[in-house]
Amino acid sequence: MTKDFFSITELSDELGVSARALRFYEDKGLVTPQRAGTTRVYTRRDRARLILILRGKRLGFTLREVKEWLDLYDTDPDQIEQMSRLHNILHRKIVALELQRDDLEETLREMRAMDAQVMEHLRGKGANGSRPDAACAAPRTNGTRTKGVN
Amino acid sequence: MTKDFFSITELSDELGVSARALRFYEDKGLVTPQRAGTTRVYTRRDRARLILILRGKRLGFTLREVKEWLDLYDTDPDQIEQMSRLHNILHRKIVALELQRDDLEETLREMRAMDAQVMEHLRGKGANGSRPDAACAAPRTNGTRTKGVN
DNA sequence: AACTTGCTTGACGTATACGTCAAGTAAAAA
DNA sequence: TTTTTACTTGACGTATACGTCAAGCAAGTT
Repeated sequence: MTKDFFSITELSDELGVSARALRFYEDKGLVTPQRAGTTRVYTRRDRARLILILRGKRLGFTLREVKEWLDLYDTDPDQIEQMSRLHNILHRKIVALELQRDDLEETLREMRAMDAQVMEHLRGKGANGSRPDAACAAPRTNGTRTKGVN
Repeated sequence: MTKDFFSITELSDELGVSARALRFYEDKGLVTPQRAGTTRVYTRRDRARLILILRGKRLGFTLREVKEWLDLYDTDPDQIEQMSRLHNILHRKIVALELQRDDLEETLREMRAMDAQVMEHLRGKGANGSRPDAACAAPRTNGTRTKGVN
């Protein structure tokens, strides 16, 4: 039995963001939960949108940009005129995302190469060479991180 | 004959950012060009760092984060103690980047699937089906875009 | 000498994305 | 009924990443 509706705290807990953030997203028109009286009631569809929003944020997009392509999902499939434009937009977004992916993989290559150099130095001069997670404190002071690698 | 030195405007023109941005990066300690009197003189190394900075930004990292891993490049290779920590840090960054890449490719898959659906609708109902770049105005009002797909 | 060009350093303004109170309401628990 | 719990809407504060003047200097041009 999967739930149909969610409170703001249920979702903020599950998604790892503050309730304030969810209200902010609503303010900006990225989600529009219904109300039971004054209290927000999120559907599974709202939840799905929020997951997309957070992924967009992790990829470095602004909320405005995320909203733009969330709106694409809601385009009426019977408006042929709009669908042609939608295809253009999608095509351009895809190209841009592919460029970003290439950026990312180039960076990954460089990091790995650098790591290899480091390992070589360690092997040459002595001391421990493997177990990258050992003896690593990992402070985690900031509880509300979205992005960032330390 | 490749140039050895660059003025701030040469670099800002080449890299597509404002001179103000380059001064800002210096303020934040991401680059430290030398001076001829008061005037900034950028070396090829400074230029290389700036390229890394801009790539980091495109990937959605903050300047602080970019600075952190730029500083890694400057770690003294003879400090074995530091090198072991460096290996840890690199390892974690690599893992995080791989996660981000997975996010990105998931998004790409969804966009392509959506585009396929759109194409199907277009084929079913009539009108033109290919040539995604045709009849597309592409305003380009904002000259200083870094990120964003329209 | 006067002027333009290119650069400099502040100082202030702005958009984004929330965090952090403050004050109030509505429903459930004691 | 009183209290607690969960939620609500402002209002204000904050960090990031610059843009935008303003005012000034230094060197080359007319």
